[in-house]
Amino acid sequence: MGGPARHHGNRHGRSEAAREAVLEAADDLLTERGFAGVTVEGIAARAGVAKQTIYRWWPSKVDILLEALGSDLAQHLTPADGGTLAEDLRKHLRALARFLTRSDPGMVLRALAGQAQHDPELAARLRAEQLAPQREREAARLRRAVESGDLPADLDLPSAVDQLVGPVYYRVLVTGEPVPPAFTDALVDGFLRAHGSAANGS
Amino acid sequence: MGGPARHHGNRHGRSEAAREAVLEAADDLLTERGFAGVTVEGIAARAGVAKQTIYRWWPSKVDILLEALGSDLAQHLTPADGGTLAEDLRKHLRALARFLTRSDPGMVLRALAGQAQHDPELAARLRAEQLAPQREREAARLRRAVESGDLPADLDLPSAVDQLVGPVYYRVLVTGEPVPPAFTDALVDGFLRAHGSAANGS
Amino acid sequence: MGGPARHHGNRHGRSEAAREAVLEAADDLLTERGFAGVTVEGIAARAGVAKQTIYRWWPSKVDILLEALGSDLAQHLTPADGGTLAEDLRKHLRALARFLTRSDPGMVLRALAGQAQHDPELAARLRAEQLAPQREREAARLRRAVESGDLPADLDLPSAVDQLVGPVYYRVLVTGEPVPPAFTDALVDGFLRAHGSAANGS
Amino acid sequence: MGGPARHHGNRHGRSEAAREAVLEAADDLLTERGFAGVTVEGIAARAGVAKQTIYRWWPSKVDILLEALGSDLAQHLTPADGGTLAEDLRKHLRALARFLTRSDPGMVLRALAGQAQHDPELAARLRAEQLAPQREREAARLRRAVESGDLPADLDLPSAVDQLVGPVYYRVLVTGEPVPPAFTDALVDGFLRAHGSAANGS
DNA sequence: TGCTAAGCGAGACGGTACGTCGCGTCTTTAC
DNA sequence: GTAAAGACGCGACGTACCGTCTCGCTTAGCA
Repeated sequence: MGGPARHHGNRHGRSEAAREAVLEAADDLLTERGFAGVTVEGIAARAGVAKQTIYRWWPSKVDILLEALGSDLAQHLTPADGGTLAEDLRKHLRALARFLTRSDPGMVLRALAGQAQHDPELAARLRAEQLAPQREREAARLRRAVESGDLPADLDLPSAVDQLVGPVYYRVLVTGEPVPPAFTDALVDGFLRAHGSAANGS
Repeated sequence: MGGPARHHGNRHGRSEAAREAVLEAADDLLTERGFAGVTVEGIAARAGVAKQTIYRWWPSKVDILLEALGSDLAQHLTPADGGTLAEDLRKHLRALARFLTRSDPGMVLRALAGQAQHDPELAARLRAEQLAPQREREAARLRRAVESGDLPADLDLPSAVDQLVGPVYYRVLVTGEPVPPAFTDALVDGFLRAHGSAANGS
Repeated sequence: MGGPARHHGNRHGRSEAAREAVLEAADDLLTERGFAGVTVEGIAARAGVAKQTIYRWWPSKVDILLEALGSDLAQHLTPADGGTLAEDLRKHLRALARFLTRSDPGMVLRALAGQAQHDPELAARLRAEQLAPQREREAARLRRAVESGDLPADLDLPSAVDQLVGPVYYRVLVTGEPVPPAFTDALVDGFLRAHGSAANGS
Repeated sequence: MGGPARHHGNRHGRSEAAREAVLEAADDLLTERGFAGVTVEGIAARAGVAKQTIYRWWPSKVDILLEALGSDLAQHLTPADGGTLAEDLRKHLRALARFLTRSDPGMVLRALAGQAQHDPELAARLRAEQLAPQREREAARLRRAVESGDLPADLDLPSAVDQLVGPVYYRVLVTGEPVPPAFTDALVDGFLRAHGSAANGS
């Protein structure tokens, strides 16, 4: 009563309740049992949903995780634009490190990035839907710095983004070492020393 | 035919022929069908080996791939020490990019790095056996530069390595973009500009 | 076009068009793909009818087939009463054999008889609606023969019917052998020799 | 311990324990829940056997039931040859009626005969493996009667068998009526009156 | 010069999850 | 108030691999 009303599937299309239960179940299973513990049968059982309902809407379990990721990156990882360039970049890399190493959606992203090494199609979707927009958000902050003269006009934005975030992803995905603020701050400092104006606050 | 001759079991220990056939079959399956196509049954069938023989010597299929990787990293990715720091670093990053994106062992490494996101135990082994030694090889070249005065004495070597190779791994594992020499060269230039001596040849 | 006109639901009661389409679709599917090919979904799709419409009017797919059978038995298998007893019985058993082995409704009856072995409720309905009336039609002809003195007064009619038609059903349902006129004629001859008057035409 | 020794599958071939457990489980499920309750999953669960083990050795569940039937017909339904023809036939038809209506293997046979109406391949196998040999056993008794002069030399044996057993199967499979000794005895009497010698003892 | 014991190819076993099919129920919109 | 449409929870299907096991063969080293 009131609202879109609960239903069990009809000609309007899919059940929103089922959709949300699936996404949440997938997320829960990933955090509780890891990627290998995410099975379509397990999701169906935990979500109280029929397997066929899952297959009707998602081609595979990674598509579920992709959808579960949703707009988490945009929400958590849009660089601030309120302070000096150095301040904003330090804040962003700290947030990125925290997101990747500690948050639930960060765990989803890591699992998908891992699976993408085995699955080129997933890799393409992951990049198109999540990573490219995220890189554009990061590039945008640098672009403004270029416009304001804080960074040189001939800066190659994509490469600049890679120099900043690359080492963070590398530590998280490859070496597994912690990514403390000191590390990310030093990254920003080095970046600004290499390209930046002298005036790098701090 | 010369050599230890093929045999079907004896009391002298394991069959070297079987071991090699397994490693090669695993490698072949990975390049031909991708990680999902690497199954113990498939390896056994292609190698002409019994499943039990595989389980006798390797706990899982990723252990096979780890062993197949062998010393490929040390062979292909030991930084040169024959030129200027800039020259050696540029050469190394180019080699790293080529190894990761084009070589067969690079494909194995990427698959293992992907699987490591789902399997902490594999992650630990991969780091201990392959990645840590590799990072040490890279740190060694920088250490010599510190000793020769080309880099500042207070340089944090692990962080420095991350700044150099991190963006390369990031492109390969995450964004999937190509890693041309221009990119790696610019990486070296930025690194030297941030930390380096004035003498960064070229 | 003339007639009650096709409609998609109204308040005038059920759609005769839908009913007929369902019966015909079920019959077609049975003859084309066999009993396993008769599914509610398949009937609905072929009849251009919603599944719910089927479930509204028939409890299960066997009820559809039962209704499809309709009065086919009465039409095809009412024993004649125009000749001598021997003539009428021979004609009837020949017609029975032909109906069971060659006709479409005969195929439906065989499928239902088969399914009835797994489904006591169907068995009961099949007997009540189709088989008992059919046996009564056959008994009726014998009863007249008793009344006319062609058969002994103490004849047990049900058993007599079984002796005549039992071997025919047995061949059709169990042994699968052909049921030629010679077989049914011999059946009648034996029956009349066992119970009958001497005067058995031929 | 002595005997063929328990094993879990090896190069000798299949596990006899698994085979027997499957046959028994199928039989139990049929008697307890009916044919629809006989599922491969259910058999596997009850037998403590993997589904794949079932599919490895039996193409379908009806093959399991066919094998479960085994030599039950030969054991229970071989006509006696110790008395007069009339005595032996009466005894046999009574046994047949009891077997079909009351015994477990009789239930299996009825289920298979029912399913055979939907499955021509099963029908062929059922006839070849069970029904034809059974008919031959019955024909054999009649053949001896012919040889001893109790039945006419020109008797068509298959037809004679059909006249005797056909009505019994018909009652069991089609009308569902009981098949009391009075019915089968009358059947024998009629048969002997139609074809037989005067000497129909009892 | 056999005996013996380890490694081997072979493959059946109990399991888990896969992706598909059909069931019978439901909810909605159109007529 | 019936009809078409179709999503839903459910159960079973038949398949692919998993990791374990038992077996008989092969082959060296020891008695």
